[in-house]
Amino acid sequence: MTTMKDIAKKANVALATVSAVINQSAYVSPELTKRVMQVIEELNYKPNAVARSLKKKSTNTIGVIVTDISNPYYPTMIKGMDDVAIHNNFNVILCNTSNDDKRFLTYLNLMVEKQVDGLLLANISKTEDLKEVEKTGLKYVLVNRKPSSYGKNFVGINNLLTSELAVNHLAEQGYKRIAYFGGDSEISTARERKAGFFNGMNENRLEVDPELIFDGDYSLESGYANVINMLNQVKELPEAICASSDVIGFGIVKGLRDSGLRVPEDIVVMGNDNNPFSENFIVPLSTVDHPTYDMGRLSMDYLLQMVNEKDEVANKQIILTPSLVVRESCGFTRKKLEK
Amino acid sequence: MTTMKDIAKKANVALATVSAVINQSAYVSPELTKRVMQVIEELNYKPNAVARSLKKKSTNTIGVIVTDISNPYYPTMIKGMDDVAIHNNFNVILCNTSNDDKRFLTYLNLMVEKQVDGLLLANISKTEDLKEVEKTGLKYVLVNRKPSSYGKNFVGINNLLTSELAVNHLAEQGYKRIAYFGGDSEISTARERKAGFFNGMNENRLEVDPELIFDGDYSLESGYANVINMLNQVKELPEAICASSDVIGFGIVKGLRDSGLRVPEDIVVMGNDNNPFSENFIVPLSTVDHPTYDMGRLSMDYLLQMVNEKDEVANKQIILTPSLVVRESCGFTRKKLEK
DNA sequence: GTGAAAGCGCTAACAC
DNA sequence: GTGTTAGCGCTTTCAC
Repeated sequence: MTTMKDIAKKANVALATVSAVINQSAYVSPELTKRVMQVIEELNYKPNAVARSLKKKSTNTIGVIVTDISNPYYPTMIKGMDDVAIHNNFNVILCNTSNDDKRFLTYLNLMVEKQVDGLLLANISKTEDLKEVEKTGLKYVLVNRKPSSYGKNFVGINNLLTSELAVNHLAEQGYKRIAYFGGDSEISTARERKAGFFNGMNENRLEVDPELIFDGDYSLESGYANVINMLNQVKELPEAICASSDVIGFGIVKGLRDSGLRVPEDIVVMGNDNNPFSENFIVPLSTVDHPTYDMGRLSMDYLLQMVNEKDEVANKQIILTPSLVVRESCGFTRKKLEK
Repeated sequence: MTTMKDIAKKANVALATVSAVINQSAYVSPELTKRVMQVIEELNYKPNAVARSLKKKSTNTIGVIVTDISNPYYPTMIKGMDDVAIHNNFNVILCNTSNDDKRFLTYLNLMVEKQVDGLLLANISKTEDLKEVEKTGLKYVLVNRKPSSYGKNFVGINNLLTSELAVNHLAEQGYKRIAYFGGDSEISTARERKAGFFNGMNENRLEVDPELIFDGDYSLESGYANVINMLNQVKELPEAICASSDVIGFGIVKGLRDSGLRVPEDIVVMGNDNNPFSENFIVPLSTVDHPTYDMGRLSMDYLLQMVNEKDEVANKQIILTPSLVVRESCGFTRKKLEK
């Protein structure tokens, strides 16, 4: 392995000179600079970042923790993170917890041992998990999810608004009896979206029938199962269903169709999050778009700022704005045509 | 920051004893072990992996390079990699080239400087790129793609067979006039799948009409555009279309429908790769499944083996087997019902 | 402007 | 079995 020492010897300069050339940390005469650069080139020398990290006490790497990378919500987010990381000469260590608490702790530990400069966490909903993060003493930013009444270092989306947008759109079209199919209430985004649904109904002076509120999780199966539940339990079916995620929406549409109900002709459905696939779903899903790439990009921006500034960066929360996406499942096009 | 020295002092033992306890690299009396462990616990000490790496000349991290993490082919693959990595106490540094050659080189350089123990590369199709990898001197395994006539360290799928399975299935149902919509011929998988199509046609004694062979890239737009091309140029339309990827298949189906043709009633289409969405596509796509999770898992297994064994692990190629997935777009269910 | 030397936190060889 | 010490490759004072 070629080291700085080899370069110094071959270029006939002192070690410190080589370091100065590489880091441009001090003036070195043009001639010497050139000589050193040439030898570096010649020996194909690459500085050893491990040694440098040990000395500088910073690794230029960020740990990113998500629950499930195969959930299409995350890849674009991670892309955003990696894009700004590489642009700042940082690397991303990826940690996929698979929703396993023990594995989460293992990763946290590893991140500490590997001396990452910061953590981007997209999996924190419980105060208990946050405590574990705090224990590490590492700088961090929470992304997308957060424990209730958490007030700092956060980049996410206005989840309240996502549901309100959906309800507003439905209300505008004259739908009154609207059902809500929620996600896992352990997860902050699910709680907020549900609250947003109630807000939206209120704003539009629409009555919420408790019979039409279902809890579940962010899965296709959950949407499907709750449709069956609804069909079995509810006397008067809703005109519309708000899903708390597109994947739940997929399950709803499938469940409805398998039960002989048409979407949007018989029941209308709205998703939430604009899954990249929704556009091409059996019936193109109307939904609310989440700027996940920006979430990734901005959270990494924020974290790197915290890492670079010596003095504390003021705590802040960056809340992005969702936007309505109208396709076919909400019956908008049909209504239009009827007019 | 707490260091081993602090532990040694507080536990009133020698530095080497602490090291021995942590690494279980030498016998330490039970009492001392306990005393040391207690102090470690007390001070919440975590070993500094950077210092250890510098000394041991190994970092327990693997660099993973893919072209585009938001392409659904990769997340499950990466999940497989990460699952076996963490199980072996390794971490994954994720590099997303976004198909940018310059960025690829930047990442390669960074991986060398960060002293990763090995590379998992899912983006290498050109000999030229492979050369850059070889230059680093790092151990590596290619995944999914490889340059032509490359004969070592590879984990992928039998792409020839993917197309053959598709053609066989079509032939069995009596389709004779079959079109092929290929991907970017710069990419090995696209070349192999195309070759597999010709093989399959041959085996089934079916004639290939050169007019029905289209090149493109692995995108929805490519499939869509080529359908329009076909409709404009070809006098006698095909009975069936083989796509070289599901996403191309999506574009084909959309193009056909937008042109007033029904799938599978008028033209039948087969995808290739079993995109997680295909099951829920406008018309559920018949396709060929690729074991991407296993590809990730086995490639990491292989690489770690290479990293751990001091003596060379014999070069080998692990070629996984695809399997047919019959849904609606290939008209199988319809044919069945007619009988 | 350039060179010598200390030390980041750890491992491992060696002496006790 | 336990303790001392050199050194991994680098950065950074501090003399010259």
